[in-house]
Amino acid sequence: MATLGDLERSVMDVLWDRDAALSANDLRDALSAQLAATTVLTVLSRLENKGFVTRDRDSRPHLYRAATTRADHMAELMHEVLGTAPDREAVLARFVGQVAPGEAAALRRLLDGK
Amino acid sequence: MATLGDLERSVMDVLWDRDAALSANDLRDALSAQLAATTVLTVLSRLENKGFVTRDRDSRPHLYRAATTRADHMAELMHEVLGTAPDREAVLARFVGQVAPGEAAALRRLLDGK
DNA sequence: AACCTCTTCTACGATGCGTAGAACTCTTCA
DNA sequence: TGAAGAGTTCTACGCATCGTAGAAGAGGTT
Repeated sequence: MATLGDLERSVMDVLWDRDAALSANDLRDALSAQLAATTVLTVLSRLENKGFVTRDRDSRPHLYRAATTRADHMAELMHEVLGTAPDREAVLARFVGQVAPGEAAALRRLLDGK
Repeated sequence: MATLGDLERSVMDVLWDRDAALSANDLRDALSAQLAATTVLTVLSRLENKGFVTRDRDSRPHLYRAATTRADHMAELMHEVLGTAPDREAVLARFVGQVAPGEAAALRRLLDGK
């Protein structure tokens, strides 16, 4: 999967947090950094090319929305890491070994509900 | 954590697979690509700076070894992804939802042994 | 028709990485 | 003990990515 730069990630964070279709200007206002409007648009175009956002071109201004939820994206990232390992179970073992107790319980619950 | 480029990853894969201290020349021979010896050394220096390999400067030639196991590294990467999520449990839920049945069983086993 | 807003095109500088030559160091053998 | 060879460090170039944004184009509103 493509990676995200700092600004790209900030934009995605806004889209994920709002979970709504936003215009480039909405996004610029939501970002703490002072950015030119075109900067936001460039980043949004790149994010669209990377498949992270979808754009409604019929609306004026165009409306942008996250293509996936943050949780989906991050879970996918985790699977991507896991997928590159030749010894997946060893990785899972380390992973489980490092989770906090509360999260281990959550994992058990999630596995049971599966 | 720092990221790895393609060649950097190839070098780490050799070090992880062999799990031994190798010289730059050993590594060059192990890599399928035809590389100048200095290329390998440059990459090894960068990997050392990033903390991925340790170097024994007393040996001649210097001997390089992976600083962590691949499983540790990848588990750490997964935790890093998880750590950036504000809704960790949601990410875990998606993650679990996408694991293959066999791996789900492995996860259960690992959690029980914890 | 003119203006304003929004979008697209283009570009520049910084950084990271693959790549490797040039120069330096250290050991070894004549 | 000095020359040769192997190994290492220093430096650098080209390319891709990303933050950044100006210039130019498109389309609606008055």
